[in-house]
Amino acid sequence: MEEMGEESSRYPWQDYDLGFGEELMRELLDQTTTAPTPSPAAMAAGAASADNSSSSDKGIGDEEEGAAGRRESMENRLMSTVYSGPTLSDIESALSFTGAGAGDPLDGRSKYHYSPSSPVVFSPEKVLGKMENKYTMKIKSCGNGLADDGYKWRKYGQKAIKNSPNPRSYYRCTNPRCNAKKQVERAVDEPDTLVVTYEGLHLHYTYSHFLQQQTNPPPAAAAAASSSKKPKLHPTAGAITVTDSHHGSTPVPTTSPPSAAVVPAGAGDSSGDSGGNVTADAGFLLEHAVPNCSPYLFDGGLLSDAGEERRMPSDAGGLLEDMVPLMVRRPSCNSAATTASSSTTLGSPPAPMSSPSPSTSSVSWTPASPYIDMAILSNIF
DNA sequence: CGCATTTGACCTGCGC
DNA sequence: GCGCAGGTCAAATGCG
Repeated sequence: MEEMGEESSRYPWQDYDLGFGEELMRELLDQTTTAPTPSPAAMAAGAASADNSSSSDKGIGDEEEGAAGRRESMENRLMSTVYSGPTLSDIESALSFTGAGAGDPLDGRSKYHYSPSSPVVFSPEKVLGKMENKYTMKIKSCGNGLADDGYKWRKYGQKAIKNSPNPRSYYRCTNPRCNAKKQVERAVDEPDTLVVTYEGLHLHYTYSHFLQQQTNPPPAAAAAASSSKKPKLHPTAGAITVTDSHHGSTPVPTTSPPSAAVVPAGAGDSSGDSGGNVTADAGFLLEHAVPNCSPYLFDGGLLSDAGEERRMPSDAGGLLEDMVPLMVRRPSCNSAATTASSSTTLGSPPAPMSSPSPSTSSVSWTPASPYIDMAILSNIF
């Protein structure tokens, strides 16, 4: 198992040295304008639009709104730079499938439209089975050959790969209702570089987030976090409050029993999620994260429809985990530089990178903190 | 004892 | 249809 980063009793950002480089930060600040909070779809395309935003995009309006807008925009841009995983666009697209069309998702792109107010039924075996959402990261190895991405993985296989001296390891998220997977192998040409391919989306926070929540819970999450018990989780350093100003990483229900047709609860008008910061708020998640995932309503218990266990609040280990990671973290090693590329074959525009072919963005972190999070930015700006 | 890892077997998709 | 390669399963094993 991967080991978590160094322990820290402080919030990471307290002494966080943004390793993005002054140049990038200055650029971001310079170019960030009073643009209103982008729509989720716009956020999803943030990576592409990042370079297009300029100070001439919008006139200067209200001073406070401008400051908030600047910050959000900057955060969004930064997130776009850092995060190349599945975005809200991917997720919305995934949710938009009704499963009625068996054809090429791309062909049927226009006819699938998710409306939060109208019931949508999608069949996981049809939809999720078709959903391929992979993104690959190259991570500098930190000696132990492992990289912490905030999730807890269980290795389920290893395979020698042809033309590669290094075996590929297969990991699956330990959350029983999360089908996220990843493959880890060493780069052939760069022995100290790990090539990590993620597949699927998590529907839960990183574990370390909750540990932090429990030690220093924000009001919105305190009650919920107190009921989340995961004693065997890594006592990770300095998880930080999740501040979601990035709507590009909203959860998608990736976990459903194969036979379950997931029927929306009718809850969830996602039209209002264009607001600013969203903390770890179950309400948000209920309304915005899992409109189609009613069998897994986070009402304090987990209900599985396949006769599986129903977990009550006292055993809510999976409760809060059924939320989404809104955190972008660096691997738990020093001077980890990552590059990421993603390919999405959903019936949606390629979200993180809007270019048809996988593009690459890179960012480097400094050793001060194992995490980078929008909350950091919130505290800085 | 429970959980994670290892590893050989099995399954599946694809190219020929 | 066959063989190959990648991906997954599951029993055995190790570890705390």
